[in-house]
Amino acid sequence: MAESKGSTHTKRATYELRQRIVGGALPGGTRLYEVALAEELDISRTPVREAMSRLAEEGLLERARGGGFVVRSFTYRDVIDAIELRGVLEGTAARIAAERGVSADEIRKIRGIVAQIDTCFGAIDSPVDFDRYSELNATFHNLLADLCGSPIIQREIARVKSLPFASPSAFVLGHATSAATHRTLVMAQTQHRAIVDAIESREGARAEALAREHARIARENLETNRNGSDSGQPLPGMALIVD
Amino acid sequence: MAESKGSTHTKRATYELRQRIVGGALPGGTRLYEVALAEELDISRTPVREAMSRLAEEGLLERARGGGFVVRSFTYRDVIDAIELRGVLEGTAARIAAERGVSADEIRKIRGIVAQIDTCFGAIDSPVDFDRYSELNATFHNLLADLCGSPIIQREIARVKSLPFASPSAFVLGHATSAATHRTLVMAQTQHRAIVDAIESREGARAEALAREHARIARENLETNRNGSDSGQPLPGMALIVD
DNA sequence: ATACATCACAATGTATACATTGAGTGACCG
DNA sequence: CGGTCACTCAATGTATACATTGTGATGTAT
Repeated sequence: MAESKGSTHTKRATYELRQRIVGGALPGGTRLYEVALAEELDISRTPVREAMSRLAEEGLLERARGGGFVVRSFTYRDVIDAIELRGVLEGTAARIAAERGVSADEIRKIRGIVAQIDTCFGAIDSPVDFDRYSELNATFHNLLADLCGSPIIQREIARVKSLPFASPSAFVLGHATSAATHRTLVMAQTQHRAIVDAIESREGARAEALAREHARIARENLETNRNGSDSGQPLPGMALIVD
Repeated sequence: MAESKGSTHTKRATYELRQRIVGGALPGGTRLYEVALAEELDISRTPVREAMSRLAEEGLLERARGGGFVVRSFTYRDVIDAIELRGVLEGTAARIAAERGVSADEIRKIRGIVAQIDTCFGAIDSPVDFDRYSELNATFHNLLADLCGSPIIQREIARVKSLPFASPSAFVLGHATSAATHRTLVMAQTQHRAIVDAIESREGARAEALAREHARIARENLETNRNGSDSGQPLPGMALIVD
């Protein structure tokens, strides 16, 4: 079932397993058995092993002692820490970008994205284009990571963002009441602009503090979503949390 | 040749490949071919693939487009950034430890390590026990990461430290003149004590700043080692740098 | 009842044959 | 001369048989 996408068996298996893990079909702590999965996906053990290997690199699986893989499980505290970590790393990227300086072209480019985000709000009381916001927001965060010009830093940021619940756009989906969400998005956009300003004027400490604080929006949204059940959709990747 | 250690073929191959990479026998950018390596190590392709997969997780290899693996290469700038990153992450661990608080037992334990490091210096003008210092220093940094109590943060710190040149004890080896080294180690030890003090008195910002600055010792040592050739041994992992 | 030895099976580890792909090479044609 | 087609080969992708190992069940002796 669910032949999903991918040209090689390995890619298909990787995709399929990832879907099952973040979707909650394979809860945290579940041990994955090569033979069972191979039969279920109707392929041999070889591509299954390869897929599990890649997912371990991604951070979704852990190698078990004595061989084999286990679905990694996250506590609520882990999610908080992952968001904090993203803030720290994006803050570092912003600080380094400010300290080392970035080209006018790069500033222009990221300002262009910020301007595009503005258009997602539309007129007062008109509905927000969430999908477009989410996509542009992801682009902003990617460009922010690029600004520091350090592959090492970029790589670690990408790593943290690969955890679905720590992604910068995760919070956009689990929106609660329309009014509260609108306020949040406006605040986020203000921070976007301030971060770029700080980088452009070489204010490293300010850029770092702003980017760090910006990540806390995701944390607040997570806490709101967890307490009151006044939310619309569940946040992405919540199935990974065992707590 | 060189059967090295490990119970399974995969472990042996992983160990052997790692040695060749950090030792410079396989320079950055080198493409690894399964068949060639399998013949050379006198095993089949399967454990070779498995070993390469693990080394990719470790960050020593990159998956190439269209399959296969390439030895990851680092520029001098990358090394600087990796050290900076370690400082940022250890700083975060120290700050979180201070903010959330740690048990008296944990403080006692890490203070014990600091006290042991003192004994490596001996009397004035007596030689420093570098091996012991290096080992205890590594223990201190491990305990520091543990203090924050966050598996997510610990994991990322471990990840950065796995790059040989970014390890907290890397600088101890490439020591230059005895007098300069002695000064450096005394300063480092002062910082060790200050970091623990700050964590104990819940001074998060101070703990973070100290840990961040502490990592810069590695950077200074790297720059000294790079410029003047007055150094004794080469720094570990320098073979990875292509520049 | 507990401790320990033994066995059996299930899971991963390994080797290898075969399939597939993709990059390079050469011939052919416009 | 330039382009494109087909061919070739080498490399990875895949399947599968077999080896090995670690764990739990089963038994017995104390």
